[in-house]
Amino acid sequence: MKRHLIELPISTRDGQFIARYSEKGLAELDFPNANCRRRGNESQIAANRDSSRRLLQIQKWHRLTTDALENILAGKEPKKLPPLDWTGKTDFQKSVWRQMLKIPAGKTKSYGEIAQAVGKPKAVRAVGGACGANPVPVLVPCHRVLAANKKLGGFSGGLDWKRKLLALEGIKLLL
DNA sequence: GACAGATGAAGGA
DNA sequence: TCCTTCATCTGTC
Repeated sequence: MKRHLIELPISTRDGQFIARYSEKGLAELDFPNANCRRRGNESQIAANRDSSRRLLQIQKWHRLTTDALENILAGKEPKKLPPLDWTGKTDFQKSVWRQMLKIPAGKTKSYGEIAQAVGKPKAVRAVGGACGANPVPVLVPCHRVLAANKKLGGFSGGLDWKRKLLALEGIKLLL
């Protein structure tokens, strides 16, 4: 069953992000120039087909998303996040993302530390997989998760973005 | 059930 | 140090 997602752009000085909302909250966030990595036929700008009540709700979430994104891109902690829709994701992935949400701006954790925090200290590779499956990068700060010894590791939006986001928060990397 | 993966640790040069 | 190898765990097909 395909979810009906409302797609809205967020213009920032770093480019135009694309946010997609379900009836439960923010479901996906794409980086600028992400080349529509998710097919696109399941999400569409179809605001006129939705009830005005739902539209108002989504506009409210969109303001929260925009504020949070702008704060993060300014190297600050977002004041408030919109509700996140993790429907269809596994418990393990949701646990990992919840742990990432606890990492404050300017701080980092390693994949191993996240694995420990979710009670599976040996599942470090699985944590990497969950990071890659994160549909809401930046807001769920997977860029604050580094490999051991402060090495960069990887990033679904591209390592340039990861470096940039970490630099904004004043985090120094090895290499 | 096999395979891949955004890791981490250990061992050798 | 740097490189290689392997153990480990989870998600996906």
